[in-house]
Amino acid sequence: MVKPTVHDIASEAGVSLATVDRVLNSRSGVRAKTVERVQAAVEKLGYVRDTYAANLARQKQYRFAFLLPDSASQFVGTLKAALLEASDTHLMERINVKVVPVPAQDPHGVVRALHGLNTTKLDGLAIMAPETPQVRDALARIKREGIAIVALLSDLPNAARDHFVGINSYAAGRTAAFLMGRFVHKNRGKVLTITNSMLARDSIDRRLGFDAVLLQEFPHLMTLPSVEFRDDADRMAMIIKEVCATHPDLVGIYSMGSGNQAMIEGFRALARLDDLVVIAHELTPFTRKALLGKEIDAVIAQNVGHLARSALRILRAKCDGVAIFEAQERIRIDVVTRENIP
Amino acid sequence: MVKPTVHDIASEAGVSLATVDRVLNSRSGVRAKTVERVQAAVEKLGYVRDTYAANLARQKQYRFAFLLPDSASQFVGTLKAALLEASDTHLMERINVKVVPVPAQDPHGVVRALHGLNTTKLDGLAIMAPETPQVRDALARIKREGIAIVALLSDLPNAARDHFVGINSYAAGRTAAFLMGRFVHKNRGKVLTITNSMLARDSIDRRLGFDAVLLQEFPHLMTLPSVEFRDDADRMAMIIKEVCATHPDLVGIYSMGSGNQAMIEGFRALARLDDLVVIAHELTPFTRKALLGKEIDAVIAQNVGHLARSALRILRAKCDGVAIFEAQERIRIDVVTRENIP
DNA sequence: AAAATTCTGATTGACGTACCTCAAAAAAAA
DNA sequence: TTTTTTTTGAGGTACGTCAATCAGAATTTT
Repeated sequence: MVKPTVHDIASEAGVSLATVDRVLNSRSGVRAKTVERVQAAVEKLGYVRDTYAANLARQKQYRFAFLLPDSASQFVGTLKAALLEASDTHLMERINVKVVPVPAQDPHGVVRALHGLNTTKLDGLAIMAPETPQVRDALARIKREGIAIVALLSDLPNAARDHFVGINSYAAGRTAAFLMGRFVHKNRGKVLTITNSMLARDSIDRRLGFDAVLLQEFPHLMTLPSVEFRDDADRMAMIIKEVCATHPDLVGIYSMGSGNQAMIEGFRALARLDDLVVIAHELTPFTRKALLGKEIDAVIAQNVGHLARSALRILRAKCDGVAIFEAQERIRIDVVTRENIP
Repeated sequence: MVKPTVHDIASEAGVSLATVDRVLNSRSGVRAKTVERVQAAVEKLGYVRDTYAANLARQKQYRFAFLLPDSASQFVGTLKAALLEASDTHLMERINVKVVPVPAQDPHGVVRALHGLNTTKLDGLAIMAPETPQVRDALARIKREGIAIVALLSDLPNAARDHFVGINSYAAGRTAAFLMGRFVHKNRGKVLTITNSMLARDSIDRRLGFDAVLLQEFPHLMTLPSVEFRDDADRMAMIIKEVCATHPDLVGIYSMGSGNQAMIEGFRALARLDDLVVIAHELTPFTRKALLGKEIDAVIAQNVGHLARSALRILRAKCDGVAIFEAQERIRIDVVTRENIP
């Protein structure tokens, strides 16, 4: 019951090692009939190529680029750290990761960065950016040059990505709404949703999921129109002041994206945090502290370490043309309260 | 900037390859001074051994045994499935896993199973069992024979385990209490905690954590004495009937171990589920269905796939004498609601 | 200084795969 | 049939490491 090797395939198929090698690496110069014989032997013996031995022989280095927004957001920082930590580990041998920062909130910057990639020196690309037609085109070109592509965090459903690594934003929004509904004890009231920009696909999906559950399960809670923060703390403070004034019956806040710090500071200034249920996204040093300080009640998170490792594993699998172990790559929607902070 | 190999170490240290090998694999026959020279070279060049090449050369097979309770519990079943799936994957190459079932709730059975292990044909052991002096002794013996040991799910803090794989039970109990407190909307009431047996270390810890938070943060909720289920559905039904009769102000149930099915069925029979907050442990086909059916409000879970892979990785690392990538092995306390079921 | 002991070097052969060459065999075309 | 072309076989080297041997060098002991 020991693992079959190329030698076993060769004798099973009644051909030489060289022929097996030619078939396995789809090199030319083998008759169709012989190819079939070899493939039958592979099938029969259940041969799987030892990728590590193969990489050893091939001296392969995986060269991956990660396009991440160059924002001050703590989340991107923790993601970057997780990425470097993962690629340092022995688990990730032969993997070279280059982080390419792109200006946040600038679709042109993303396209420029994509065009700036030297595709001859690249095997895989992970990208975290909103989908625009230009991005789509640039990715299609890169894909054509044989580079594996995964979308990180925010999916690019219409682009030529091979895989999406991140949580289902709609379900994340639904989870936030469920917690909001269960955490608010008042009989009725208004809920404010805050995001950085409603252009991002994940913000839209979160909002949709949030509204769906609130409407259906907790009709006593009413959502106000989404407020866009746009990386501007002053704007946030102003909006918060305004909302608190117009809606004294505000009972909850759902912060869908970054900007948690500005949001918390805004409400703290008005001393409104004690009677508000606050649900935010992503575990960062700031949200962690706010959870412990009881300023945030729950955080919807995704494990950045898992995210980074998953992206690397998937890119590697795509490069090798190997199947992905789906169960390991499904990123869970974490509910973090102050009692189960990792 | 290419990865240094043993050859580089050899020339850097001015010794031969054989000597480098002797040092790296801590074989004897090298002068202390030479060892130092080699280690300095390793340090200087930042050499890390290519474990895959090493395993290739060594033709090592890791033989691991998993001692799991032979209970009808769905949880153990899903764990077993996750284990087999993980050891099938290419990620877990050269790993042989044998599952050894032990009679549940029978400390002697565990000891017998431990003595029945052929330690000459074993490299690592994962064990899920309560800690008794006999178990402790048996593990100490196995440890002395050079076998790596990890405790699964329920820690064996005083035994000779190398590592514990599972969640912090105290924190899990605290998390359950937090959710209970936030989910119950009544002004006051009683909370019932149910477990299989208060002998198990994790049940005790969960209860402690649960009580601590409830007492401190939600003093309007009162916990009743823990009820022990003891794998007996009839007993459970009877107890439930009794509790409901004596405590009409029951508002919540915390099910700390297995037996969720008997518990739910007991309350369902009395039509009490609608106005009770139910928090249970472990995601199984049953709890998943009960979540979706709104009979359970939240499940405190740990990802069994992660658990299995983590145990395998840790055993392998211990066999290799290699450091563990802690961040990857920390099992998170998952809060599962009906909106974020994985 | 000689003998005994401890270290070290040089070398070899795995492990499973990739990739290359050269010659021989088989098939196809003339 | 002969020639040309296409397939195949046999063999080698390499990747980075382990494991082993044996001879010779360095060190310590007598």
